[in-house]
Amino acid sequence: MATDRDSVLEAAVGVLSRRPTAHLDEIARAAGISRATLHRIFPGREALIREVGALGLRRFAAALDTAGIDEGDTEAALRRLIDALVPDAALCAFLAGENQLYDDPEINELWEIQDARVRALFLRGQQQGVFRIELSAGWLSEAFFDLVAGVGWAVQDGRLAPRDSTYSLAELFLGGALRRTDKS
Amino acid sequence: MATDRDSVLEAAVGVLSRRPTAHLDEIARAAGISRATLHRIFPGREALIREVGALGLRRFAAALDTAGIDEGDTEAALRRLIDALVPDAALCAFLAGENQLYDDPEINELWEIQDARVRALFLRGQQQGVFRIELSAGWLSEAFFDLVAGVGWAVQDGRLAPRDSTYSLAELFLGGALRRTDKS
DNA sequence: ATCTCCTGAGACATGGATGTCTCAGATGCT
DNA sequence: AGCATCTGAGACATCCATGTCTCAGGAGAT
Repeated sequence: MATDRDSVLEAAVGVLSRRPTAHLDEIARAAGISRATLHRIFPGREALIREVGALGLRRFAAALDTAGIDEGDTEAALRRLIDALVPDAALCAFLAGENQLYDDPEINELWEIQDARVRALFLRGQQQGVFRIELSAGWLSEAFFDLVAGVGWAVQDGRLAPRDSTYSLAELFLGGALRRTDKS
Repeated sequence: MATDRDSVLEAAVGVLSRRPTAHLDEIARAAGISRATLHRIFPGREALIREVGALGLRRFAAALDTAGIDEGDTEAALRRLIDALVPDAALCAFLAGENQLYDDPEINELWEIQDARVRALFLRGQQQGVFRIELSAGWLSEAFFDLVAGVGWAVQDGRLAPRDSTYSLAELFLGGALRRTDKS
């Protein structure tokens, strides 16, 4: 059952995004299963971590797909991306914190692909005159992801209301990334 | 010699901010000392981590002091804070990533104090009409710290030029945090 | 009801990082 | 030179998470 695996992975994210060194015991309990069953599903800790990372990247890629970031106005595209990404902010927080993941060449390559897509979005926006050109597309991409991860942490710790998260993220980031049009 | 301890801590930050689970061996080598000497300076891993955290918070507090965040125009104050904080961005990145630190009540209290100071700065700025009031001071503080940490990571990994870091951070964050004055 | 499959609980074994110790060599001071 | 101090290298002991195994009990199917 793929659902089973994924539900365990979801629970693992909830624990690992806060405490990356959490014991398998803790993760198993959070998933509502025993350590033995956890071992039956995933060969070991390393495999579990990698699977969580892979899930995060799949969701990230899916968000880029559903947002249709290559189409139309780039500001609207970024807003769609935020909408699609915020529900998985915790997963992004995990990806941001677990630098060790990127030792795996497969994971690393997947990440590079997605990151390049985001950079391309910002570059396109800069060419459209929508995003500021004084800030490099690489930095915009980096900062955007940092803020998404920040939303994930803040929501998990109860410092930010989930309902506010999309708005807060969009307003703050777009305010800094959009060119001043002086039209309002 | 306090310098000695601090130089070891600096080296530890360089390693730990990237890989929080780095072995003591690795940290000792990065500091140019042996594992034995590392143990002579710090009783154990836990103590080392806590000292690094304490150093980070001291630097953070010092940056708030030298920036004089309670005086004058809040935008200028925030710019001064960025200037003072960016050199220690790696330390902030460590503080952001090592959630486990906040299990220590002493560390946690120190953090709360500094965070409250930053929140107060944003609140004052909102009352002055400088910062946007649609975004809560708590979120502004959170996002600000996330971006500082992001700068730390990006610079360490060579994705952002140190010379650009202050400008990139200030422009992006202030763009999103400042009220639109429509005067330029 | 019987059989099968799966799970949870617990008991180990294992491995690796950590913590402690010793000792030889280097440095620095008198 | 002689002495004290500090350091690095290595050899252990220890601890703890991980990994593996067994076994009893429950769920579901026939």
